[in-house]
Amino acid sequence: MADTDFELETFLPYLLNQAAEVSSLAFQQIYRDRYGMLRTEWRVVFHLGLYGQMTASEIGSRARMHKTKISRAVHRLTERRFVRRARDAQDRRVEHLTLTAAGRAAYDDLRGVAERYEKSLLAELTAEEGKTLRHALSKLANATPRDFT
Amino acid sequence: MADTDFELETFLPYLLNQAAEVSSLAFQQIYRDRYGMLRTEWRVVFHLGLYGQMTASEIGSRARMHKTKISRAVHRLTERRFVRRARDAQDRRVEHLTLTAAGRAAYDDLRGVAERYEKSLLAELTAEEGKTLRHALSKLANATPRDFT
DNA sequence: CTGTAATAGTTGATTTTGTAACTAACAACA
DNA sequence: TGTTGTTAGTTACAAAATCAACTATTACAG
Repeated sequence: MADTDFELETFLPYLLNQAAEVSSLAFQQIYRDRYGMLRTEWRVVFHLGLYGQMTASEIGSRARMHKTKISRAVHRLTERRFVRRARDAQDRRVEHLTLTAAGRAAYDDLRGVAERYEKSLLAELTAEEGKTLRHALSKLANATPRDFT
Repeated sequence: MADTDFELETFLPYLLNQAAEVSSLAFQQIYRDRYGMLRTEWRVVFHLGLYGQMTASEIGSRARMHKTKISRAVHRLTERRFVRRARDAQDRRVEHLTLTAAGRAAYDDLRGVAERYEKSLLAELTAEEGKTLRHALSKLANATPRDFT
């Protein structure tokens, strides 16, 4: 019954999802256990940690996250005092988000974890593979979806 | 404020998730629109199409999907007459799952789409990159998570 | 046999996500 | 001005995923 020349295990979207899931798991465990964060929340924190003050929409367009996800993440993060919001004086629709001291501490911690974790992932691959992998992934992630039907 | 030597865009788990998400989207659209399937359901159909008769647990361990997900997917798939279930005669706990004619027709159709879609994804990359990408992804997907703390 | 553990699969409660509709503030142009 | 359109962000409701508890059946040890 097995078909020829097509294997689920090598089907790229499937494989990508499997690899993404596996490689997120161990790290997810850590920001969940240590700071009770969800993936969306962690992403917001990382954006603020890396790029400093940002608005929700800026994070959204950079991370390709829907604004409702961000809205909820920011809500929970301010509740837990990881993030501070400040209305813009000129344009009172926009809010500037920054990390609190606690937020920065969490970010610093998690960023260290992330670096070590990434090293351990890359240890599964040769240097060449790691480099090509990154390059190919970023091509795929930024590709304009074209018609294939 | 920008930190050195660490960029979110190159952080492997992040990049993997971005690429996986982007590369699932266009395909997802199709099995949704044509057959009203969810990702879990599509995966069950593909397993049955590729490997023939399987039980829910077999699918679960192969696809690394939780049994409740599969249970619900199978429920909906039988409801819609894509999948047929048959109790095992020896061990009446297990159910053998197979595609119905409609299920097979959907599978055949979607498999063709999947092949064309994959080609269009790989067209973004060089042949060498595609090969290395697959290899690296499958290493990562099957890696035993080791301690990195 | 009988009691205990293990396995296949289901169900229910809770959490999280997704979609759409909404409010508030600003912009721009008649 | 005022009317229309746009942008930032929130909220409400529906869809889906997760986790734990459950039933039914088989295995197996005493």
